[in-house]
Amino acid sequence: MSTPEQPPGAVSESATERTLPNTTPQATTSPRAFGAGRSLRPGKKVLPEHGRGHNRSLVLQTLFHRGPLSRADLSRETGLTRVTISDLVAELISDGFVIEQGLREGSRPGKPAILLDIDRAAHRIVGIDLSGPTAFLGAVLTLDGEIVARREVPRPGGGEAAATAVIELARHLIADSFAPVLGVGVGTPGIVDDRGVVLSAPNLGWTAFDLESRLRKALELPVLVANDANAAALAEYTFGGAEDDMMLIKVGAGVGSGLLTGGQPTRGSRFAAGEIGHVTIGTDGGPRCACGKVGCLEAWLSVPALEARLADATTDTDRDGILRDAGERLGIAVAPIVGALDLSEIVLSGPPELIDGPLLQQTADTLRARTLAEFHDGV
Amino acid sequence: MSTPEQPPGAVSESATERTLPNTTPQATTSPRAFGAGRSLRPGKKVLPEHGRGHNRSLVLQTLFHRGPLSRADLSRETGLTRVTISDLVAELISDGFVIEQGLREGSRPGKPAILLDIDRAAHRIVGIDLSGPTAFLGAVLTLDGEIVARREVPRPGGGEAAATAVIELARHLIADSFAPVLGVGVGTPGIVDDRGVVLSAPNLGWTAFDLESRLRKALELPVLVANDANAAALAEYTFGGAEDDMMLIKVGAGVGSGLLTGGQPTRGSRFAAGEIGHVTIGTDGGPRCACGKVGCLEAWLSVPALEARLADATTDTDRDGILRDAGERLGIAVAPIVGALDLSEIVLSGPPELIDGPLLQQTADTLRARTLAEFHDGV
DNA sequence: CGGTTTTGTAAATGATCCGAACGAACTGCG
DNA sequence: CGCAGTTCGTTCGGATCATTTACAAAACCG
Repeated sequence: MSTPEQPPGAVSESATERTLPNTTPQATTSPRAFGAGRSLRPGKKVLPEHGRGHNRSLVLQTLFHRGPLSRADLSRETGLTRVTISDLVAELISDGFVIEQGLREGSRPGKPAILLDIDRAAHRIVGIDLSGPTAFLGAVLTLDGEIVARREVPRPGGGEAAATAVIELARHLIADSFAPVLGVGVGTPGIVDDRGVVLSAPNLGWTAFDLESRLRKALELPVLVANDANAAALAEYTFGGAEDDMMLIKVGAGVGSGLLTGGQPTRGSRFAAGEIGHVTIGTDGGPRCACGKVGCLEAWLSVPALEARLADATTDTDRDGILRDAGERLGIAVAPIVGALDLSEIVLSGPPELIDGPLLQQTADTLRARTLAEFHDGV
Repeated sequence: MSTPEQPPGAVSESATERTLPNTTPQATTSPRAFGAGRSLRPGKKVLPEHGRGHNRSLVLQTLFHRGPLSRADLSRETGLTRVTISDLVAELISDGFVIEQGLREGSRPGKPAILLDIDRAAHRIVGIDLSGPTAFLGAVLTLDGEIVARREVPRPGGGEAAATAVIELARHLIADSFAPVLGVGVGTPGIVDDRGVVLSAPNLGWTAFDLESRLRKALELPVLVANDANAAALAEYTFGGAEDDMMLIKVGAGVGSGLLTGGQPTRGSRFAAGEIGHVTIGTDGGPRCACGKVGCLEAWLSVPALEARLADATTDTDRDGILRDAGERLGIAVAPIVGALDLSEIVLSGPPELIDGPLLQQTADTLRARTLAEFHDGV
């Protein structure tokens, strides 16, 4: 399933503070007219306290990825002074995010180090996936991304009913949790802006619906709403150890994708990045699509389309052919993207009985044939 | 005459401290917070002085884009206090980057504002383009991007000769400038990493060649080396007023492109983002390419390939057909990219007699037919 | 047992930004 | 004219943050 987990830490910070340092700290002072590759549009101011928050996060990230460390280790790892680390750590401990784990084993000269780690058991995150065809899925997760409880509700009709169903589901999940819930992450199909407003989600009957603040008010918790594929890509990056430049392609009722470039999610000019379902593929026609065009990727590759075509298949060879065909189309569609973005990893997500096997194989082959690149691949 | 002149204001001050932006334009890894969909890999620490630098840049950017402003205007625009703005502006004035332009005209209540602007005449930038087929082009630019001097050298052989030619060209351009040169920007074909090392540029015979630091040492000026298409995209964004999510496609000896997502250049996992020349297009074969594959974009669209095919054309209708064909191929290649990244603008760059006209028209038509998007287009 | 190394904390220093208050300069109205 | 109201820029004191310097605690080594 696609788990729209959110990374730990961020959720904690005083809820409303979405304005974590959004702009890269401009290293230099030049007017940058020819620009060292940074945005030139005026960004946001940076105050010292933002820097503080950033460094706090940095400590958490380092602990999260590099396992238990001492304060001195953290100092070396982050470049900050031991003093500063001590200060930050004290803060994090008093906030309940970090715990001391006793002295380090092993015999070395010098005072033994006190190991620190994120208190992984102390907090929970609730993740909800609205992209399923028949049900809304939800789960309670540890900070490691481990699932400790599941729950689902049948997919309700549209609009308002869907919203209340999500809230109900979230409430139940929060009640299921034995530890404080830091925040709620929701992955929804459709187009979502960066403030969690669902601009358009035909399947759920939402347009310009501010799901995020609706949930935030109802649950009184930090909430993050994002596109399902983007959320999945981010999850894969966070917990799956994916690379900095990757693409996650989600095959379901439609075809969507989430993109990470340089470790950053891509949102696109109208928050529609990743919506590759209705791009025409190939030059030789193809099946007609619901959108009116011919040869859309979605018409080749979505689960309903595949199943319809597989229903006609009698032999295993036919089956394989159809899947191979779909895989090839996907490869054709993705090849220019891989080339243009120099992606190092493509992740396919969807029903394994369809995706895994000939389809995946053919996609990988097509990609290799059509680009100069080598790359990893996964499901 | 290779002596780098110094900014006027600062020369007198014995302290050479901050006069020129120091040589650390490291393409930041954007150390992002733990959350809200940002990078999770441990980044870099942030010190207060970095924040200061950022705010300095912010002031300059705001002035750069929004024209002459008063301190109070800047305060409102940036969100920083008037006090802080005053402080920053004082610094910038003493560094010679900003000047006071006298009182604001017009009758309003209150003390009249003192207008500030970037001292656009006081500094120059040198830009060099190594991608030409027969010559290295160079120019001296104002901060507005206006060209005040040009110069070129015939393209030398390979390797070392090319490097010295670039240095010579830069030296001459610096000598041509009547104002202090802030820095040198170089756009080169090939793959360039974020520190200005040319990883591979077959045309110039460079592999893993650290052009940037070579130039920096020779010229004693800040230098920035980047891929030609990326540099062009950034220039278009900065001076051409392009949108935040755009792609610039450069048609020349090969086909390259530069990508901006969210106002940030994309570098890709191996610094090869934008290298779309050798992606296979279509399912119906096509011309053979130098790389060994069939139907590469470059085989359809590069200037040599186009000219070879046009040479066979006898009638104007033939000509148009060939160009239309190339345009269609480009559209096919770019459509998935536009869809996946939700780009709002595509810029085509190349010889106008080839690009402008049927080719551009057909590209735009194909794109419109193959994506859901509307978008702007330009040459 | 003293010397060395490593860890973590305390105190003083310097950078950065903000809020409050103030003087300056202009408009507008009686 | 005189005075209130407005806007601009600056001065001053205070809060936050990370640093340097110094030091105590706790291990090892010879």
